[in-house]
Amino acid sequence: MRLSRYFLPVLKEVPKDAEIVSHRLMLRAGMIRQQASGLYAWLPLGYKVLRKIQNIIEEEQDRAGAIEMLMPTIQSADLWRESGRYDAYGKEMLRMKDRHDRDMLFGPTNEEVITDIFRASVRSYKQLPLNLYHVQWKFRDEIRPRFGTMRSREFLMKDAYSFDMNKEEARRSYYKMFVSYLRTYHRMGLTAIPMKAETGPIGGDLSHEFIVLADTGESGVFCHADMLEKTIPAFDVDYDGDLSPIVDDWTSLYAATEDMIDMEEFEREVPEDRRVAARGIEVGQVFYFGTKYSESMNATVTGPDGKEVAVHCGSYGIGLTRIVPALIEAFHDENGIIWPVSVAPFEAVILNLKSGQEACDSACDSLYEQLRNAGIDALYDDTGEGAGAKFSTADLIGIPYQLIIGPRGVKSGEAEIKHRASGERETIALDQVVTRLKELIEPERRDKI
RNA sequence: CGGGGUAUAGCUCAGUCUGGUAGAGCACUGGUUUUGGGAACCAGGGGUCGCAUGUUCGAAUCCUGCUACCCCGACCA
Repeated sequence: MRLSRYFLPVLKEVPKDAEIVSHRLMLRAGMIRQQASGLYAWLPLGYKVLRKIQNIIEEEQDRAGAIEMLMPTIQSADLWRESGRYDAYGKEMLRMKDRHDRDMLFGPTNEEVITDIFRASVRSYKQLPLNLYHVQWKFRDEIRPRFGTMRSREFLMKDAYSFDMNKEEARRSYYKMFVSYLRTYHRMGLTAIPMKAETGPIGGDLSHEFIVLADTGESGVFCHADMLEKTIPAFDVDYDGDLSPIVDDWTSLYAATEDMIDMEEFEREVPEDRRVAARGIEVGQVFYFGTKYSESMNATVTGPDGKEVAVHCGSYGIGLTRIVPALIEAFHDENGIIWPVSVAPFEAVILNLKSGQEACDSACDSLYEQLRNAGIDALYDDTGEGAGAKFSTADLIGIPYQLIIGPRGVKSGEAEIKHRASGERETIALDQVVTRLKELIEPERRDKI
């Protein structure tokens, strides 16, 4: 993409209403624009990141056996009356009427809709297990939206729903999502720790929140330091096999949010020098809720014994529009964002330090063409800005590799590659740039880790 | 919803106390000179001062009402 033809409204000055670093940087890097309280437009650069995140989530959900679909944003109130949640949900649900005066709502979540779809089509235990998911916009009328897209009213969420014959089968479905989540965050470069979470009225041990540590996180969290060093299941993990050793390993060490913390237990189980007490951002939650909706909404299947049973369900959410700021909270410095390659809006940026000079232009044009052919997604700063401004913008928007092409280097047939994260630079012959860059970028795509 | 605050150019803000018809920096447009870490100079364009009412010869400024947004708290992917 040529920057001169792109839409990247970067801000030099810090917008006054942005308090936390991710919100400030998202605004300054031209990723989002607020339209109203808790409502954001995703500008091209931000949307590219969102799409990258979505792709990773979809790949990992698919690997774990979940099946993608898409449900509507607007739902009928009738389904919610059936589950009993229409009155229970309160003011957080955005309600509206259609032209026939029917009660409608903007979905804050999709248990009712998916259960309705399930019961209409699934009759036999032979069709189980089933896990259906979608990535769709949700609306929750938060009392106080804040921190940009970290807590917005409209947000993009991946929500998966599993259906099983009984609790033990449901546990297997839960484990699949648990493992899939570990991999999903890992591929984005995030260290997300599963922590015991509230299970609501159902009880049991089957709910975990996935937390990324960050000073600006909204929850206080407590865990064993070794949780930060654990090995992530590999891409070829056998989802049809027994996942309990992995889950047992990941749940054997103490980890809980402030809502669930039992200080005595924490201090008993974790040696003092291994105790981590920090702030964290919740980037996902997995949850088993049994027959809560299947009973109230009559979602049953016929078992092998010919008897009808209500299916056991779980739901599994990842907030995509929250992961973006979570990533920035984790990866930034005083100059701007530092994207991991796997989620970067562009993998490299060509900085033409002297646009308009023929030698520089042709070297950059040629390089840009080569990068495209090599399958590297590059931004090409071909604008007339000064060198300093180009460096600053490149640092701000956080593209992992900067290819610096100036009259000095072009004369001697050389370019400079700057690694945004480390600041390291290497000088390299112009005709070697693409080869070298591929070498650097490909392992960092993390698609087969 | 309770408490606190803000609203003036695309952005960050001054001007409001003490009423006299709107400014700065950055950004933008044209030109000249520049160009390896947010260039310089010259010349320009751009604002019904959040909305509505009232007071006044005259309101960004004073009164009243409203709206939007932000911060702290309770709630949440």
